[in-house]
Amino acid sequence: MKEKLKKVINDSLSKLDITVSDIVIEVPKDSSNGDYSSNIAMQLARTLKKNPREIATMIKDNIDEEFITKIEIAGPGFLNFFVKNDYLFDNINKVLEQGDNYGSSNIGNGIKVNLEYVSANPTGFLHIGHARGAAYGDSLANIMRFAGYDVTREYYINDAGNQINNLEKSIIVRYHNLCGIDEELGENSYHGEDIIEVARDIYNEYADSAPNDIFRKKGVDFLLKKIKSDLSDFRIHFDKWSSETDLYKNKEVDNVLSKLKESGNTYMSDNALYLKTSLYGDEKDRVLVKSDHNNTYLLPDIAYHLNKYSRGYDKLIDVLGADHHGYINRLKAAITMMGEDSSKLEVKILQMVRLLKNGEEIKLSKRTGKTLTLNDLLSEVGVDAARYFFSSRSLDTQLDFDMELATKKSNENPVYYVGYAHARIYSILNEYNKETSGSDYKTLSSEHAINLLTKIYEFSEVVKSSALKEQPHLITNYVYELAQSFHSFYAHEKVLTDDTNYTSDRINLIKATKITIKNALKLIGVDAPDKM
RNA sequence: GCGCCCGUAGCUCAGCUGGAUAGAGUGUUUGGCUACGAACCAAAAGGUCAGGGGUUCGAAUCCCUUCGGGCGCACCA
Repeated sequence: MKEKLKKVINDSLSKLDITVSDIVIEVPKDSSNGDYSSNIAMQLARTLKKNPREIATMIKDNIDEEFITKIEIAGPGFLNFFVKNDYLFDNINKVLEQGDNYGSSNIGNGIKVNLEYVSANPTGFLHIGHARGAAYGDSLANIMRFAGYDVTREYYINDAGNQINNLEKSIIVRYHNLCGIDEELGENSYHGEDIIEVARDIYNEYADSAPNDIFRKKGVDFLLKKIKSDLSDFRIHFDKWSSETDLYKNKEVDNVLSKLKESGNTYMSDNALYLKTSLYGDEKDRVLVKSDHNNTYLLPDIAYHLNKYSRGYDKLIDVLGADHHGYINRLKAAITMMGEDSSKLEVKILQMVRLLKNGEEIKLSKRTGKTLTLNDLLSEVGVDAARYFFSSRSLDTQLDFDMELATKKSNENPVYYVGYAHARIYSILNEYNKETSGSDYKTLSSEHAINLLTKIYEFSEVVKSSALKEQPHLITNYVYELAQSFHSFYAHEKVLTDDTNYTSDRINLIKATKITIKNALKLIGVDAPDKM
């Protein structure tokens, strides 16, 4: 409809010999300001040096369309359009035909996107911060796929490097403790319960005679398995798991290192090998190989990103925590040095989750072992409430998660409001249990019915802008509003009556509502319940 | 000190590429089940959009600045 109105306005303008690059059509908050509205006259006022209301009148006088019932000029020069409701009625049939696909589109045009998220090191269980990234990444992948992008979901496993050495040491100490040997954890060790669980697992298998060389692998395997199962419980599944160790095995790290050296962008200083990332926007040069001959995290990560580039994606998205934002410039600099287009890489930064208990902050730290694990979160509030909570907020605000509130108020989570709408519809349809007859939907004329129809109609647009802006929370906000429109409609009009036509129109309307709610919730990984 | 993010109702958050009277939830107050699910509906109250400048027909939104909070600023990852 917006496109249709744009064309109408454009046609009118061309009769006036005016050309405009883009016309903005909005849906006014207040329906007395029309079904659709355009500010085009105000925008043209400056270039045309005319009163905006005058321009609006000229545009209006050149429009004569059957589907537009009325055009009003309001305020400083808004053009307010009132249109016939037929397109809303047609849309009901469209929803019923398309079913699970209603809302999908092809604006992504098959663009190949690699979306990397979570990628937590296998040095502990997933915690609440990972949950936010996981919910975001998975929802975004769903939404972009629904909008016609070709998305690969990927997890990068840092199973090499220093943190794995620390993991190994930590497990050994915990294992020794289980064997009755008194030993303290080192400074860089992981102090969490999760490490004790790993040690116990090993102890159960080998008693006190575990070979020295198994701790590393056992630890990574155990934790990775746990990560995968936690993610699966959170309804998150990846298409590809990439491993840092493989990058070493396949010589990709070595290759990148020699190419960087050849490019002349490296130099030795204090026995360490530096990369001149400051040439490409980084604040200073970075170490690739430390003086003890170990690599920094950066080197294999460059190799990893080049590996992704080589797989032919049009766009790479990394979802990282706020504590990694300083990392972006050096990575992009390195990618540029390797001859790739770093603008293809987009890094999404998610702000921290603060964990509160009774209003007091609990500092999260993997080192001290103080965390709220994803597992705990799910057993406390459930998958649906957790997914909905994280998906309802934009990435760039840090958010507070109060444990007490979250559990106490789980019944007040808006997810139940939306689910309740779905369950109510299911219940009515169950009661009705007949086929509907064809109709022109003319009985759907009340304010509440039209509001609901309009909301359903908006879904496709919301999916599109959610995909383009890479903001899943738009879907969450939308589905809440949709449920609100339904509840309001429900409270004011009875669906099941003796009037066949009237009932049939409403049955189809609520069927369409149900489909739309379900499709929207599916995008953010939330189940639409039939009963609750 | 430098860089990134943020500051909107008591609390938790929305607010679309600048638009009309700044919105929800929660909390407070008040109505509504002899109608398909009251986990709902309807209404009231609650705001100097952190402060100050600027840009313009028009600013919560864009620019500058001050204050306040978070996160970075490793030969950690």
